[in-house]
Amino acid sequence: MVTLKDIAEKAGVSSMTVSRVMNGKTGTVSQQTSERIKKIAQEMGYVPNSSARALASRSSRLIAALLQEYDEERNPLEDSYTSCFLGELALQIKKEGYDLMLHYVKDYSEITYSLKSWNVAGAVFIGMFDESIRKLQEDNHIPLIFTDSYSSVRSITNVGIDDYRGGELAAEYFLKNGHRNVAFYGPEALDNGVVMHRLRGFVSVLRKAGISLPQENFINLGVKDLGGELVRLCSGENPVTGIFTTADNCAYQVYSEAYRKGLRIPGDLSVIGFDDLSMSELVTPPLTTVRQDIKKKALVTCELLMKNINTADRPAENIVLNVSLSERKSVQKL
Amino acid sequence: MVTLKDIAEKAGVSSMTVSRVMNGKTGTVSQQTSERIKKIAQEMGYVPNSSARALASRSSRLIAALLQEYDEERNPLEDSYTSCFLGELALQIKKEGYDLMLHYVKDYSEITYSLKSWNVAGAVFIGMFDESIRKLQEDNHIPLIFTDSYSSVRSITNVGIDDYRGGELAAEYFLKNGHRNVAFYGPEALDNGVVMHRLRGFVSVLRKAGISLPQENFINLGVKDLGGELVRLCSGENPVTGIFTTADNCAYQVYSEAYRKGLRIPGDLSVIGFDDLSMSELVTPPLTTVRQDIKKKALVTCELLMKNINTADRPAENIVLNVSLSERKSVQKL
DNA sequence: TTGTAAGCGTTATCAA
DNA sequence: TTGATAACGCTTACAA
Repeated sequence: MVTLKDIAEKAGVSSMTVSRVMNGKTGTVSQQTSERIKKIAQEMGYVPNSSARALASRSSRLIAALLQEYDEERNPLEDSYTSCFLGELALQIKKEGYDLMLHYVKDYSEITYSLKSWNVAGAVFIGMFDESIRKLQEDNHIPLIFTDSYSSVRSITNVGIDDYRGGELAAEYFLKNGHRNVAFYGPEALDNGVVMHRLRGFVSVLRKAGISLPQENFINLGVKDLGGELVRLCSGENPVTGIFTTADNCAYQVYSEAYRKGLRIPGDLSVIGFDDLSMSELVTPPLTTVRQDIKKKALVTCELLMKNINTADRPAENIVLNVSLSERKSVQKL
Repeated sequence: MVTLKDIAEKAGVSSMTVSRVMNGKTGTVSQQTSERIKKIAQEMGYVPNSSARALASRSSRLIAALLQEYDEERNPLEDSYTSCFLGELALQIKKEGYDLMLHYVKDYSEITYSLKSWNVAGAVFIGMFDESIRKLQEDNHIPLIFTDSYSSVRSITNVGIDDYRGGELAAEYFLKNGHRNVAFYGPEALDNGVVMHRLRGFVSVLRKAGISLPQENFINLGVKDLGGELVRLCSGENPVTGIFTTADNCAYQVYSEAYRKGLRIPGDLSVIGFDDLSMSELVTPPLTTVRQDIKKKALVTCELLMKNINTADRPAENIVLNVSLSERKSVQKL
């Protein structure tokens, strides 16, 4: 391993001088020696030791990305939204010259542990961490950026999207296409801010049009027999004609079950998703869905993170990105 | 920040004693003091400083996952195979008590840099790194696990699958179902061992059955008008009836373009994919595909990594996992 | 069973 | 513009 000292000896200077050069502290070292040292470092294949750096400077160029680990059987990155966001984030963070650590967390204690143990410069939370936010902020005095949080904690730096508006867009589009009896498919909304807001926006527009969403038109994510539920919805004297899902992933399930039951999309059932994952363009029929710009979200997240790392005491900031409707082929005009 | 010294002072012992307790060096510290120290550490919220550890011990409990970064516009984790594998790997690595660092790499120098700078204990390469393997091994004397490599370097630790057999399975299934004129869709095979082996296996079975794959039945991944190509294949006097794609992702594209062109799957064109991503069960019709067990692959990778970390000088080992055919609905019996 | 001392590679601080 | 020195928090090696 090549150290500053090795280079210093070869160059006939002190290791401090080398350190200064390696850190680009221009103006403090003469052009000449600077050039010379750079050349020697290059030749010797010098790689700075980040651990030593972190130890001495009490900070590291390291960002932690924290993902919720539900249970050990479930792979968090199998969710395309999550992996897409993480992938974009990693790209941005690399551009900023930081390294990225990936952490799955199950309970609160793991989070603080991992952040502290590596002296990370900042952290990005992907998924639901609402309950622990207050404590996290108290225990970790580094920039923490949350995403899609609807925590009641007010002083929180968050990047989210206009979920409510997304729900409205879906409902408006259904109405515009003549649908009057629609359904919703997603996880229990009560404990999930994202889902709840999407649902509320959806319902609010319907209500204004004099349409209510009866209990039996909610299908819960955990349902055993999704196909059966779809068939039930689409039959009877007042059949459902459209279903809004809280995520594209859910829409794909609907597609699959509808196919198995012989329900045509959009002929028998129209579908609107949420996210606009790349797969949504590819499914048959292409999915009409509420689009969020995941790439931009990652970019904004990273920008915010860097700002917070570089300037102390920035005020909490909650950024809400726009959504739009990607109109494709999964909704029928009635 | 709570340090060993802080605990030591409170407990009235030296920091070495605390260090021993924190590292579980049982037998070297009396039960009594051990218990007492543990309690104090707990109370004070002690978190070991990994940087200091890494520096002092010249090793870290850190694994690097390296992903190929093709260009800055392309998100490596948008590929479901990659994100799925990474996700499973992260799960396993966490179970082993290691932390995971995610690195995108464009060229060789970045790799060694990131490995050395953090003193990582081992690294997993996801994607094509064939050209740099030799140099990587020379420069980094830590366990390096490659995946899906067909490098000509013989002493390499690799976890892959039987790509050739996968190609055979696809061809056999086509033949069994009466298909005699088939096509292939994927990237240029020449520089990609994985694709090449899948293709070779495919072709070999066809050849044994007296069937050849003419040049015009190869569709290149980068083609501008995939839909047009499909239409071309499926028309004429001797139309293609089945297409084998080198990855499920490619099959999804075929689905999409076929749909746009009014080609029915499997009515007009049968499709066989490769990977068996979770989406393949959900598409319409469900995709018949060569299955690889990504979870197992990640598990084996992690096991191999740990073995290599814990015991020096293990011989190179190339593990080849089985593939199988997931028979679904995208191939028609002729 | 416990402690002392040195050192890991770097940066911060002060002095020259 | 440069250098000496003392940390940073921990582990290794050895001594008691």
